[in-house]
Amino acid sequence: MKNSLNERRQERGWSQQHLADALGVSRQTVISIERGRFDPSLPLAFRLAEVFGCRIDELFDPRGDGAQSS
Amino acid sequence: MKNSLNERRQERGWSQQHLADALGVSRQTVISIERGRFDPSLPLAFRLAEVFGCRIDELFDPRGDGAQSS
DNA sequence: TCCTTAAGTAAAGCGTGCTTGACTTGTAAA
DNA sequence: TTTACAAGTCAAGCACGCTTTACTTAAGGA
Repeated sequence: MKNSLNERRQERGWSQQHLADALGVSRQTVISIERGRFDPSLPLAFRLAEVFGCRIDELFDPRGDGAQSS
Repeated sequence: MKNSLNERRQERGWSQQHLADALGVSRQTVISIERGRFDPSLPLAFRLAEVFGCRIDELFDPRGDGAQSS
């Protein structure tokens, strides 16, 4: 799923490690989500929204990768 | 994670099967999420919000089950 | 040059999200 | 009573979220 994680993280000048620590997950997890390898769990999505001070639907775009063929 | 699925589904007079079909998942999945056995994936959370015409954070409460000890 | 930090890849392993199928219980209609 | 539907439990199995470890590449400072 497409997201604005990388953008928002860099706006704040945070490293992936810093964000991972703030979220309580590994750096690998941050990388994988940023690069769209997989979607975060719902609890993690809530923590991301909290960390970035926005709503989940502002952070993630469900149509971003979801094969809308027409 | 605590949620208002059951409440909102019954307001609309939908069976679990009807909701499951609308979401494109099995009835088991609806039951398990309603009863808090596990959290939906992020894509499924977005579909739930769409089906119920609200936002994810209106449907789910991240503090609902999250062991805040103090 | 060497060292450090940030970002990335890859792979093995564990817990959980979701599926299918079978079974139970309560309610209501035939 | 029998049939049918809604809601629930349980269990086996597959796919994905997340962890850990190890390695690579590029940029900056000593």
